[in-house]
Amino acid sequence: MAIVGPTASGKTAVAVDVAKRLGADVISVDSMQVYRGMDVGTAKPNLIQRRDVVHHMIDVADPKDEFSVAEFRRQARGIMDSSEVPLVISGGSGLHFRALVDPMSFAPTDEALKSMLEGTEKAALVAEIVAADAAAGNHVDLANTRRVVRAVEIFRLTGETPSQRARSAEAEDIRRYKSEIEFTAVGIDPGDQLGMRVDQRLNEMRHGGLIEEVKALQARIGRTAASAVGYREILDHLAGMIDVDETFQAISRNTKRLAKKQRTWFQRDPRIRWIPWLNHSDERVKRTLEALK
RNA sequence: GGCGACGUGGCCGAGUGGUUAGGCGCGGGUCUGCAAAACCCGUCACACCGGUUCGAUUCCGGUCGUCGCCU
Repeated sequence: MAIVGPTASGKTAVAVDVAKRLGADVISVDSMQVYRGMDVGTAKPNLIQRRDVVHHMIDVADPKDEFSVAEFRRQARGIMDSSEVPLVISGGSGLHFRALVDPMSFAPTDEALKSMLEGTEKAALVAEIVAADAAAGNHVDLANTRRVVRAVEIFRLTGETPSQRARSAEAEDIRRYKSEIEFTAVGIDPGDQLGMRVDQRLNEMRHGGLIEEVKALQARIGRTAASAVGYREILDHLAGMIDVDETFQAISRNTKRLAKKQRTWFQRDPRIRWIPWLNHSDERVKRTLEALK
């Protein structure tokens, strides 16, 4: 079963309670909680929660490394396939969630090729992919450099064009949200409580050592980890670019925006049953369990 | 009180006598290896009142307001 939802929706606490009642472990689907040392800012489950319930896919990578979705899928599926106990999937990263439950087999990658392509003019890349596949634009956002780079990378590595890939049975299953594994899922929707909860939690983070945490990470934080909300703003602050108040205003704004994007991602997934955010944790857990049946 | 400058959409900020700068924010969306990323779409303003003009956000006069200098 799975519990998803935007950041600050309270899903972490619910997942822990649900897992406890079920004798399950939690497997996190969160793109940033995988990094060690990023605790306060990513709102990881606390020590008590992690003592009570085993959490997987948290603290599995060093912040200076790039932990890709493909790697995430490999590891998470490995855990899922070998687990002796039931697992509660919990998190807010839409792509990571789908990478775990859906038939997403990622095409290969090549660091050298990729960085070479990143240094190539976009127009040339677009020309290359369109020459190989006139309908490429139907499947790849030609305005999005990253997507174009990736499409060309896959094409050079495998010879497969975007159209060919889109025609695969697997791609069709993904479009239809046909899961690879069985599960029920609930989404927790904080509704108009979101802004308030974000600011409340951010205030706790601020007094809980967020700045110190980023400071400690500063020298050994990689590209992906450094782009996490809360971290990038404080890194700017530490670089002397903005003052503290502006920093936290920016974090508040960006967190709310992140929550909205997360909601957009999960919203169209027909497998998710939404329940409203509830004030009382007991009630929340009860409702969640009911919805998961 | 006098002189001068200015008054543009939630904010910042260009500009023009007649085809709606742009950025931020905000709203919506896309999503198969950086995904808390990247990208796409939307958001049509010119302080107020008169005047000139075929036509004024743009020119003229006045009103109000802001800022600066002077007294």
